[in-house]
Amino acid sequence: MPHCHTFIAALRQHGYRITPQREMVIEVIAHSRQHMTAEEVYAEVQKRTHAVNIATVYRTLDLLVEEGLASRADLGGGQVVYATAAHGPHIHLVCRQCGLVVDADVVPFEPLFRQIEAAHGFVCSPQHFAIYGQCAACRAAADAVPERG
Amino acid sequence: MPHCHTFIAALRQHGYRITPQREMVIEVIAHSRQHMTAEEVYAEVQKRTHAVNIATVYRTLDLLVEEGLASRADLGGGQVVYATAAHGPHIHLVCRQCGLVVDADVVPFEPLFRQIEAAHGFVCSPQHFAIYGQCAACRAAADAVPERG
DNA sequence: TTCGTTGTTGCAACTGTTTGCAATAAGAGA
DNA sequence: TCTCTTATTGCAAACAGTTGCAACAACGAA
Ligand SMILES: [Mn+2]
Ligand SMILES: [Mn+2]
Ligand SMILES: [Zn+2]
Ligand SMILES: [Zn+2]
Repeated sequence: MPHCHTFIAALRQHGYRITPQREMVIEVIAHSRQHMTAEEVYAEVQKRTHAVNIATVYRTLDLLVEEGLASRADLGGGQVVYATAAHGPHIHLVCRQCGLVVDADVVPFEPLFRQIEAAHGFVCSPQHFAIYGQCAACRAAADAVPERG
Repeated sequence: MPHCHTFIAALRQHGYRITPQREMVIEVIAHSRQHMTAEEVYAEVQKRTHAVNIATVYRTLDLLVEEGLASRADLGGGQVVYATAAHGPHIHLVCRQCGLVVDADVVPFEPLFRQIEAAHGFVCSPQHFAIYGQCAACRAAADAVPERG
């Protein structure tokens, strides 16, 4: 698992300046094991110092994604979550009812991606993609209260 | 292919009132063969009459989706497109470079969805989901201009 | 240590979308 | 046809995210 100074060194090596604001954002996202929305990162940063603007949080997260140090996953419905590169490629199963996000293996999909490439010339780069549906809990709840109570 | 009056009849049957605004939105989306964003629907409606507010366009599209008369597909990056139910279930291949959207068959994915259901208890309902990547044209362009000129 | 370049930030304006609310009008019933 | 109920609308405010720009500050050079 890469630590804060790894990210900072990588940015510096690419000619970016290391500011306290960038350090704070990196600190937060590097110490989180889960995905985080930009707002969540911002809230966490605010707990430590108010000297970081929300626009800077967005810009820093974008920078990390561009530099390959973090991943951006669009979960639909405006939900965009970020994670460090340590959080490897996988699929997101998003429950439309409760919003739960379950990580799933991407490997079984790979033959299909190659099939799509052969058929359409389209190269899939699905490090993080979302499939919508209904989670086990919501399904159970729905089954327990069928159409006519 | 269901026509305007089919949608209108369906709404009326469900107790919704038929307003000129709703008729205009239905008219536009029913006569379009492709996906449309809400803004595109609004622009098309404006060509005929200025008597429809953008908020009403959003609300009408939401209503059509809720009633199963239209589908909403989140293509990521804030792009949300609508189409009538005539535009059946399929996958969207979204080019990250040029934004091109290619429709692809969803059928080959279905065994994997059942596999996910078995492993996670998660029921996939992927009538419309998006896979990001690079389209054939953008790939060709990138190949023509390799790393060093 | 100081200076200067220029990459980075905060701010405020702006985008696309949603929402509360009072005014309006669809459509059922008299 | 007219009336009444209430679903629907337009509007303006609220919302998350983006962007232009002037002020600021990181950091290499002197
Ligand atoms: Mn994940
Ligand atoms: Mn489609
Ligand atoms: Zn759920
Ligand atoms: Zn392309």
